[in-house]
Order: sequence, then C-alpha cells, then structure tokens
Amino acid sequence: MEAKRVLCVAGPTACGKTAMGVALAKRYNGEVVSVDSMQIYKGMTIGTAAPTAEETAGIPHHMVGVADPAESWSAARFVEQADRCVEDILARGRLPVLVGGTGLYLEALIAGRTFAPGEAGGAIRTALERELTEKGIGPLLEELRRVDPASAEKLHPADVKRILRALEVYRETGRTKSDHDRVTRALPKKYASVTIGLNYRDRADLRAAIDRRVDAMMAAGLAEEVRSLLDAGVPPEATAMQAIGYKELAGALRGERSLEEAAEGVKLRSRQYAKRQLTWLRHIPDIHWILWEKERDFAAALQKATKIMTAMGLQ
RNA sequence: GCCUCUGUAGCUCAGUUGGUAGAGCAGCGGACUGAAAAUCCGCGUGUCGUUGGUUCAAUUCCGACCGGAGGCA
Repeated sequence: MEAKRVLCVAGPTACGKTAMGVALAKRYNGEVVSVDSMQIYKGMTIGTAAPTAEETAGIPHHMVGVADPAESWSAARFVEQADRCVEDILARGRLPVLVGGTGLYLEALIAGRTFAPGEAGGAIRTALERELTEKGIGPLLEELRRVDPASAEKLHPADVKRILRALEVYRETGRTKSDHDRVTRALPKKYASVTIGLNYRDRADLRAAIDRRVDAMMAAGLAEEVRSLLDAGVPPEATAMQAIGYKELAGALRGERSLEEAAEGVKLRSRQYAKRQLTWLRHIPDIHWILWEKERDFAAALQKATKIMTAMGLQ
C-alpha cells in the first residue's frame, strides 16, 4: 500500500509560509492545514497573522479559528482534530499542505503520535500543582526518581513543568512517561512528508521582517483585537492570551506600559521565538530550505519549491 | 574659563587596597511527546576613553588630552 503523502511548509515567523502554502496548494491540488498553536483560536487574526480571505485565495484552510480562546487546547487535542482534516483531504484525493511554525504539533501530526493521558485542569494535574506550592519541587522530584528514574535522569531539576507532567503520566496510567515515549518514538511515521523550510539567509533580515510585521499589526489594530478578546471575557491567564502580541498588549491596556513599549516587547519576544523555532526545525531530517535574500523573490522561491517537489516524486 | 563627577561587554552598571575583569538584560547555541507563540538548560562576546609617567607588573596610582553630565562664573 502506498504511503499517504503530505507536504509541509515550515519556518520561523514572518517568513512567508502562508503565501507559499497557498501557492503550492494551488499548484498541487491541495488544501491547507494550519499547524499553529495560536491560529486555532477564534478572534485572533491580526496578532497571529492568520490568513485573510484575500490571502487564502479560495484555497480551503483548516484549523484556523476553530477554538474558543477562553478554552485551553493542547498538542494532543490539536493533533487529533488536525489529523481528521488531513485524512479527509486525502480521502477526497487532494494533497494536505501543512503550513505552520509549531514544531511539536507538526512533528506529532506527521508521526501520528498519541500523547499519554492527562490534561490541564484535570484532577491529577491539579493535585500535583497543589503539592508543588505546598512542598516545593524537591519531594516531587524524589517521587519521580523512584517511579520513573529514566525521566528524572533526563530532566533538569528546574524543569518543573516536565517533572509534573512525567509524574502525571505515571499517576494517571501506572506506566512511566519514559516508557510511553520510547514506544511511541519507535512507531513508524503515519505520513510520508516532504518539508520545505522558509528562512532568511541573514538573521538580521529576519529581524527586519519581524519588525515590519509587528508595525503592521499595530497599524491594523492589534490593540483593539486584544481589547475585544478581554471584553468578551477571555481570562488573561488563558493559553490564548499567552500568545506573543496578546500578553504584551494586554499589559499596555492595563496601563502597565505604553503601546510603543508593548510593540517593542512584541518585536523582542517574536525574534526570540523565531530563534527557538529554528532550533526546532534544524533537527528535522531532510528539510529542504529555501532562503530569502534581503529582498524576497517569491517567483524564484516557488520555482525552487516546485523542483523539490518533482525530485521527491510529486507532480 | 574654573571646579566636581563620570568614561569598563551591544545596553545598564559592579569591581580590581596594582597581578589584564563580572552581573542583569540583549545576543548566540541547545532541549522539547496533553500549556509549545509555553517551558527549561548552556555560553561572556572586552584595546577597562586616548596618551605619557611611576612600577617587575597599570583597567586600578599620578599627569595631560578627548568625550559626557552637573555646578560656579
């Protein structure tokens, strides 16, 4: 049986993934599945640079604006729903084009990974969080050393979030997280993927592109977008409000800083984010990079992408 | 013009009673399996303003000069 094929367009923020995804979907009879942890939330179009009607140019887009921002999603929930989209696109004989910058989501989706049980707000995680405030990380780390020494060994003692998660998996299932990870890692990938990575050759040009984009977001009314989310009752501590651009603007709306300072903060956090995205993408095997010079030459990039597709047996 | 303070990493600043220096932020690198635009870890990148003098040795002490801030005129 022939492997199910998907095309991925990855890269750090502000590198033109949306436009490239649409162009390739047009050319290869595809539909776009956004792989972005924040574009899933409704009403966050400006700050997440979610594709506009004009940008999608008639190409169906999935997993954009599908979640209530007051409700916190997770990687597992994303993969579950996104995978249904991918299967559906394939069933209709079209090519899924996975476009996005959230490395974990992309990897998990392609791998067909299942996450171990447990969730934010769940009884066990809540209990663990209470134990953390009451007793500190020491006893919890001790417990992890006892029940799952492999995880304890691997995690840095300061990595509280992952220590709690490893304990959660054990308490929830009676199996260790390291065991779960070992098994899922050994599973064959669910989809055969071709990945195109977009980036600037020079880091300074990436930074300039990020700065321009943030200025454009501010001009487009990012502050009003954030205000209306807060007015609609989205709690400031919701996952959606942790998105870059939203937490900074929320602070400005509370009067903690000026809009100009907030915009500077958004630029700073965005380039730090872009750096982390690159760290993630560098470890993907067989990613085909297309690098922009200072000025983007979209036609040339599309031509390169087409060549890559042909070489990979897609036409 | 005179006086005082000041000049150390990309930025803000410590410090060396004389043995060529270190924090925070920025930056760079890494990790990442139900918060991932989150979270965590590692790395100091330097003509110590310039130039003379004293000294075995000066970023440190002394002089001059240059730049900055303030004060007196």
